[in-house]
Amino acid sequence: MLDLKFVRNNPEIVKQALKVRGSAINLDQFLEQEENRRKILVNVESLKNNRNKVSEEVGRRKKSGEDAEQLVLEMRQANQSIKELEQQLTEIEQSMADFLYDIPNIPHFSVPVGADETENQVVRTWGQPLKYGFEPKAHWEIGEKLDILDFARGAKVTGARFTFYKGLGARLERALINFMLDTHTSKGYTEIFPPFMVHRHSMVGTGQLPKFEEDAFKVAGTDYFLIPTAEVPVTNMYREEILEAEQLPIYHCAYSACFRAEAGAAGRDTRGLIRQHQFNKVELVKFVKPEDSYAELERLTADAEAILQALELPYRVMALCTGDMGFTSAKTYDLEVWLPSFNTYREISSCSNFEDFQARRASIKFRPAPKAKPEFVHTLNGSGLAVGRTVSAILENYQQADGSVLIPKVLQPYMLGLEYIK
RNA sequence: GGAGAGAUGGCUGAGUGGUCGAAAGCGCUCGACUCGAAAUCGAGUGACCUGAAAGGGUCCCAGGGUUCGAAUCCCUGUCUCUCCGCCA
Repeated sequence: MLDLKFVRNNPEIVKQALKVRGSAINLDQFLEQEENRRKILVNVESLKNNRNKVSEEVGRRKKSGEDAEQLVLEMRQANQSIKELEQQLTEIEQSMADFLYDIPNIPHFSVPVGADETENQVVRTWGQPLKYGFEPKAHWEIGEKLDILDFARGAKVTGARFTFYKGLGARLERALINFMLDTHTSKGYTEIFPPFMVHRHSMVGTGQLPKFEEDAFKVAGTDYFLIPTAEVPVTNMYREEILEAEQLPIYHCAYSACFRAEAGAAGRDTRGLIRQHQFNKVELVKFVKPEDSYAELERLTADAEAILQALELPYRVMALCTGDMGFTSAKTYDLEVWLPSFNTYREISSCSNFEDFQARRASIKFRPAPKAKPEFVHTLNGSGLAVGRTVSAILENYQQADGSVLIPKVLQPYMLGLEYIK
């Protein structure tokens, strides 16, 4: 959410931001409402001021036995006007809030301007795709052949986009989660194990709601949502809090299952682990001072990259362009891992600086100095990494001619010391 | 799931219709005293909105209601605690 005052004072900046994002939102109507709101507010407040004074006078007179009937009658009248104006105010504020919640974040000046993912920019590449002396298989073929992934039974038991991991497959998933958490905690991230369901306010806080409700799974008969990412519970841990400056920066990492309805993705990535309704992810979340957030974004991205490097998986870093960036983000780097069967790079992590966009929605503040006025923190997060996609990448990149899969060195201690899955 | 109790400022906790954004204590900040510290004494110490400012408005879990006036009365919800039941 943008700051109302900022929008009011900088309409041109906001309009430009909407334009480069390809948003059709019209700001002018909103600005008129804001004018109107303030007029009514001033009016209501002066009426209330009067009421407060008169009420005091009534109290005084009653105490001293004087007659106050006339004043009481006057106030009864005045209350009618107050009620009507407040009614108007509530309506305008509701409408403005709805609007404000739907305005995307303003892209950082360093974000490349572009219409869609074809205009994202390659920032750097790491590693070389291997040359195979055979036709590389897709991870779902490898996984089924090794009897470590069972897509058919996942579909039978639950439905499309649900999968059973089995034997060393299940072990590999768990090994990756542990390896990632161990790596991140050794670098100063505090491990969090969050709730996998959150209420509506938390979803609004991080920006999944109200605009994208069709992407989420809602638990019937409750107001709970299955989390689409640990970002939601972990960022909301500090909602409606004022942190002390010395508490910052806060670095958290969290494993969670993630649940996504994938509305609008029908027919895309229907095979394999790439696009599931439920998948595992280790998430990195940071709460930092505003002046540090862009340096922190670089470091967070590097921390996510470190996992890919340790696993020796070729990847590249993309700076998302204005048209492809998420609603809440001011700047995003995607990490894309090489997938031989796709003969291309696919997203495996997304690292973003939200500046104060989420902090404002969730009201997460800090006090820059003792007694100073609280300010919003900046929040960041990134996948470190999406586990299912990492399994896909390992199966494909480490596949051998005989159908077995070499286990990356750093994972072998987590995999009973085995060298191969066969 | 059943029964009961409760929710007030950073914390403890008073306040049951009027000048209460809210006593007192603790904590914290600043000052005095001190070579320095402790102790002591003094002053200060919430958030949000509006306004150029002065000022004004709102907030005592949340949302409604009663009233000229609500932290205080009424209704609904949420959460916490205790006991019982059930369960991993």
